[in-house]
Amino acid sequence: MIDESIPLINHVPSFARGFTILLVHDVKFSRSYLSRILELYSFKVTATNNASAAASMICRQEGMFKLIMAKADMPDMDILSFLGVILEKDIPVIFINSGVFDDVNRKALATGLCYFLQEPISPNDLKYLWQHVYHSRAYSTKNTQNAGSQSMVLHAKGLQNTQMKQYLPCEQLTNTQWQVLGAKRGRNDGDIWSQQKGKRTLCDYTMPTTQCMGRKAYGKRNHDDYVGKRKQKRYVVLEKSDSLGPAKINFNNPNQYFRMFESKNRLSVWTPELHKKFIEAVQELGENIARPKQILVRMNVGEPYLTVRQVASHLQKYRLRLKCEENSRNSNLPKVRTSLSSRHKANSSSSEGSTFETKGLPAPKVFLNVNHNQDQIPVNSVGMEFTASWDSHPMPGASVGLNIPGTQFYDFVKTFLEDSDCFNLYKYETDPAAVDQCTEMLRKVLEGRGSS
DNA sequence: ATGCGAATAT
DNA sequence: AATATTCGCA
Repeated sequence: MIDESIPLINHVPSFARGFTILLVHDVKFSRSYLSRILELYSFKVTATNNASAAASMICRQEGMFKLIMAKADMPDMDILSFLGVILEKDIPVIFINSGVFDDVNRKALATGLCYFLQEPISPNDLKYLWQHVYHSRAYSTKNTQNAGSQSMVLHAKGLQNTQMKQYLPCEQLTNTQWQVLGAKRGRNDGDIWSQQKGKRTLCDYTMPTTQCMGRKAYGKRNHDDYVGKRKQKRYVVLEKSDSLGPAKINFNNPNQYFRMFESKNRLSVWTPELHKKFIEAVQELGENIARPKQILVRMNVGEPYLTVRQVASHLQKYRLRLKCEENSRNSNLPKVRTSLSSRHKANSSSSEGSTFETKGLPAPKVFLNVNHNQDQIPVNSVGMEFTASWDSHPMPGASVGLNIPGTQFYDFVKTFLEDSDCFNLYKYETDPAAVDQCTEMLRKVLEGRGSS
């Protein structure tokens, strides 16, 4: 498929060659990598890492792009808003999904107006991409007042009103509104592709009878666990390394590309820095009375990056570790002595009443590498490991066989990486700043015209 | 990471 | 009293 003797371009009928494609992806490598493949198919690629910028380009430059490929999970705008904008222009869209296929994606797909492609993407996956330029929609027969018919389409497919209001004609959006659109996003549910892992296809998936909905009928309590609105998918920055996040990834090894997708749960949140802050916060507050919410506040890390829930979970493991250590020190006393279940007692008096004989309490199945192996696994004083997931081993499932040296796909990636020109050259890379400038100008113009 | 029940807060 | 949040456990 990547055989030089059969150039990729040969898969594209002559009339479809040279089509323009807008590529929106926040990971530099993917942007570069996909651009390269698309170019080999003869397409002209404009790439950007900024969904809002992309949206404004789409609005401004009618007919500029024949096709849009956009990462589904962009940090600065949610997929439904993005889709709404594109629908205005009747351009075929293919979303690139790199994580779990979640509910929001499902909704987007259910509109029947876009397709999905699962990363990692092989050159072969794009062989028939050109067919999408045939795409044309019922309401694209111009005369229909498209705002109306479009709403009907979306509505019929079950999009909610709260989302509907985001589907403004883009001309009406001010810059600030663009920002607002960034609000995201629902939950992750099962991966519909999990059963046939490794098969990445243009998805012809039909709406499932959502089991996920069945669950939450119970109490009406606005429980922390299912306030979808507030839950935000963590966005892991791969490209820049700041005080928190992981160091930047060097793509000097093709495996890196596959590793980006190997685990559903992306990179580990608990970097050493974060864990350190966590520990400090806990100790300031008092080992036994520290509560997740307060810890999070003390840590001084913005919500989007770390949720109370995550802190709570971390705290739980942390305490479990402590318990284990203590148990192993005085190995004949299996008595448990952590923060007791009743929080209000914690500061007032010691919990007398019943000193629980652990009714079966955790025979610590957690490995306790206090004395040995300490040099193999990074541990802190409490023994919590914070190995980042990309350091870990071969990938299970996800795209079996693709990451094997000797495979065409693998070789392609390898070649691609070795060719620094490929990787560093973005012939049509959009400068987000420039686009933002345009957007700003546009906004001023619109404001001037609209208000008076 | 989350579903769930219990303790707390408003 | 009723509902919303926060927590801890599994």
